[in-house]
Parts: sequence; C-alpha cells; structure tokens
Amino acid sequence: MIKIFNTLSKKKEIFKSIQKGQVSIYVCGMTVYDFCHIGHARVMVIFDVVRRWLDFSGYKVNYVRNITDIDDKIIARSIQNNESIQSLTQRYIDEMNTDAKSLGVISPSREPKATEHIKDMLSIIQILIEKQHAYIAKNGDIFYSVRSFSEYGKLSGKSIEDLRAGERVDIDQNKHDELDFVLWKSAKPNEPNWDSPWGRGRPGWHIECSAMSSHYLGHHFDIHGGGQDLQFPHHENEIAQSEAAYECKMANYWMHNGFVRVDDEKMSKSLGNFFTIRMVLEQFDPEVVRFFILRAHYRSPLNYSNAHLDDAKLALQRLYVTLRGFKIENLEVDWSHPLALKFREAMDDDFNSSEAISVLFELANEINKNKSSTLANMLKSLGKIIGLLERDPEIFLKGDKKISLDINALISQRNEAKANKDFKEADRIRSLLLEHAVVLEDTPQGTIWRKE
RNA sequence: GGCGCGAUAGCAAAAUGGUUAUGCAGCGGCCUGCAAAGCCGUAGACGCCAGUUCGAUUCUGGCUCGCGCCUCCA
Repeated sequence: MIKIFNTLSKKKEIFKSIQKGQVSIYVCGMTVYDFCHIGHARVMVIFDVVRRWLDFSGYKVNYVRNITDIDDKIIARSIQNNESIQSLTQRYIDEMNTDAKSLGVISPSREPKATEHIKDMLSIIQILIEKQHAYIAKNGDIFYSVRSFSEYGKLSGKSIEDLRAGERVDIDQNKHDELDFVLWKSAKPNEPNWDSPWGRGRPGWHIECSAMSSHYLGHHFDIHGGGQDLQFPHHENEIAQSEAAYECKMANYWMHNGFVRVDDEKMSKSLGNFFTIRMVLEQFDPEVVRFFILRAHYRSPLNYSNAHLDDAKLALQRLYVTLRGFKIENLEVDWSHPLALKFREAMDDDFNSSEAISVLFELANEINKNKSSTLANMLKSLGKIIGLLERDPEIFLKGDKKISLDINALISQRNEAKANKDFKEADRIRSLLLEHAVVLEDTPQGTIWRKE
C-alpha cells in the first residue's frame, strides 16, 4: 500500500490508481535554453525513483515528462546566441539527456516537446473560448479568464482576493482582469509563430502541459509532479485550463519536490546561485550526486555544498566497500526479512528514500559482521530498485580516471619492504600513493587499494 | 500585506506520544609493524514559552528565527 503526500489535500493519502495496475504520471520538465542545474537534477532523480518504485510495486507506469522548447527565454537566448531556436533547443535537449543518463535516470515513457503539440493546444483554447473561460483581447492575444473558474486557487491555497492585493508589475492592459493569463500570444516580428484560427501566434506558458498531458494520459490521470515553484501559478493554471475545458478532475495526486538551496537560499537561475550538473560532475561521481539527492526526503529542502557532497561520497563508499568481494548474481529479494520489509515500508510511505537508505546501512553493518552473501545480495538488490549500487564496487572505488603511478608495482615494492621489516620504506610508499589519493588496505587476502 | 513550510546532537538527515534512526566527525577498545577497512563500546538532540497527557522532540496555542510562493524559475 503506497501513500503519497498530495498537495491538493496537504495530506498523505493512500494511492489508488484510476485503472487497476496502471499509473499515469505527468511531470513538468525542463525549459531547454541552458544546461540543467542541481535543482533540475533533483526533479529528474526524484520522479525517476517514484516511477521506479511504482514500477517495482507492480504497476504498468506511463511516465510523461515534457520539454518546453518555446518560450520568452528561449527566444531571447536564440537572438543573443545568433542561433536558431531549433538548434539551440536540440542542443540543450541532448545535454539534458546526457546529464539524466549519467545520474542513472531512466528515460520517461515519453518526452513530448511543446512545439509538437501546437494543434492540441489550439483545440483546448478553442474549447475554452466556446465555454467562455477564455477571450480574445483587442491586440489578438487570447487570455484565460481566471474568475470564470470558481475553484481557482485550490492547489496553491491562494484566494483570488489575496492575489489582487499582491504587488504585481507590468499588468497587460489588454487583460479584462489583471489575474488573467495568456493562452495564445499574437505573432510579433522576429518571433516564431504558428497558424491558428485567430491568426498567427505562439502559445503561452501553461497551455502546453494541459495539452500534452491530456494527449498522452487523458483528461483525468493519476499523478502530476514538478518542483515546488511550479505550484503557483503554473500548476494552478493547468488545473484551471484542463478542468474548465474537460469538466473533470485533472490529476488525482499532485506531488511537489522541495528546492535545492545554496546557503539557505533557493538555487535558481534568477538568483544566479546555481551549479550545473555538468560542473558538479567534474568533481563528484554521478552516483554520489544521486545518492546525495535521495538521502534527503523529496519534500525537504536540500542544501547544496561541496562539504555535503563529500559527506555523501563517504557514505556511499561505505556501502560499496561492504559490497566489495561479493559475487552477486541473483537479484531476488527475500521480502520476509525485517530489513527488506523496513525498506519497503519506507518507500511505500510517500517514497521516503532517506529512511530506505538508512536501512541499507543497517544491512551493511550486518554484512560486515557476518560476511553474509545473502544479505550482500539483498543490499545490492534493494539499492538497484532506487538506482543505486548498480556498479561493480571495484569500479566505483577505484574510479575511472587514469593514475600516473604504477600502483601494483608500488604495492609489490611495499610488500617486499614489509617482508624485510623496512617499515620506513613501506610507509614512504604508502604516503606517496596517498598523495595521489590512493588508499591502501592490508587485508588477509593481500593488499588492495581504492581511491580516497 | 496575503498564503504556506520549516526549526532534531559538531555537520548532514529520518522516524516517533513512553523503547538504538542512519551517515560523517569525536572518544575508548579489538584488529594491524603502524595504518586503512571492519567490528565492539561510548558520548551527544529534539528553537523558546505555555497547555493537553500518567508521560511530548512527537499533539494544541503563542512567540522567536529561517525559508518559500504571490513575477520567469525544477
């Protein structure tokens, strides 16, 4: 029995899918005009684990994560770069996929692009106009009439009156009401545009998700996810569009992940305090980054710093050191084992990967005590379910970067020195290796090494 | 101004109305030529003030501080 914290009710609810044995998930993905940062990594990894856990739990998962490939920032960047929008967005889609792959994120079932669904957007807009939830303004833009949707604000807990009281800038004079948002922008010179019944133009920000989610998952689907910052206005507006157009509930469960922070401030493009995934991976193993993300609960804020990544690295090393030397072939888990059960209960309880990972350490302790290959097998199998511990421990522990020293030769020399009781020489060699971040371990089976 | 979230040991981070979270770091031991890894033991916590309760870190109220959304943002 899986429980999910639903933003709509602000409570954990028992998950029940619309169709037995199947789950439909829509997650708002990236706007592709730059490299992804660690905040994007968090969304990708968290919903990757959600889909993996649902899949593991026996559901057939249909997971859609969209790509926004047309918006103001993309247009601005394309002009700035003197690069076509098509080339710019494709370039960053490729970069995003590279990052996702290195973080162990399984590709979604579908990754639709906004520009491939203009027709779907136009048809919703048409319905909204017919149902008088949208209107054509004097300048040709089409706006959604927020006050026409009585449930507006139900996701984010905002009331229309409070919003009016807020400080808003640059109110578009074409709007009937300052809260209204744009569905379709009439064409402007030097901007990409598409044909529509109301003249050429391009879509507003929110309509693409209403269009694509209904296209791939239907008017009513199970889970809608994204970063906390999308709760308002983006997801609120999606609900307004979809539910007004189709007259049914859009998604049963809304999931929002917490922010990545830097020095207790939200990591964001506008603050400029972001670290791209690419930058971080220059210093840290991608699995360390994934582990770092999953070690915190998905709804909690996650403070980013090198020290915290170092900490995550040491922790993950412990698990791999534990796994070292075991031959693992069978990946079946014995779910009657108390620790396996504890892992499962943690994941069932709103995807508590933090608690689930703590179980991995409890297992590691048992394995180190008893050298149990059954438990080692369990450790690796549980890790695999959430996309961790899948590599050969030797490869993780030794790293894939070339080391300029001949480690094996130096180990032999040291062993010779040790045999001659020349401990000064033995320690000199060990220090030399340590300067290159190579740590030696003398075990009953001989001397082995790993990267620091 | 409106709405919401959080405050856990040196750091990070979960759960929980009474029983060891977990990882790193610390201390004492075992192992080792010495280390490393591992094991055993140990210390250290629930922002402040009230209330409910036999008992609260956990529930309720107030306060303080921090953060987020209300404008593009995962």
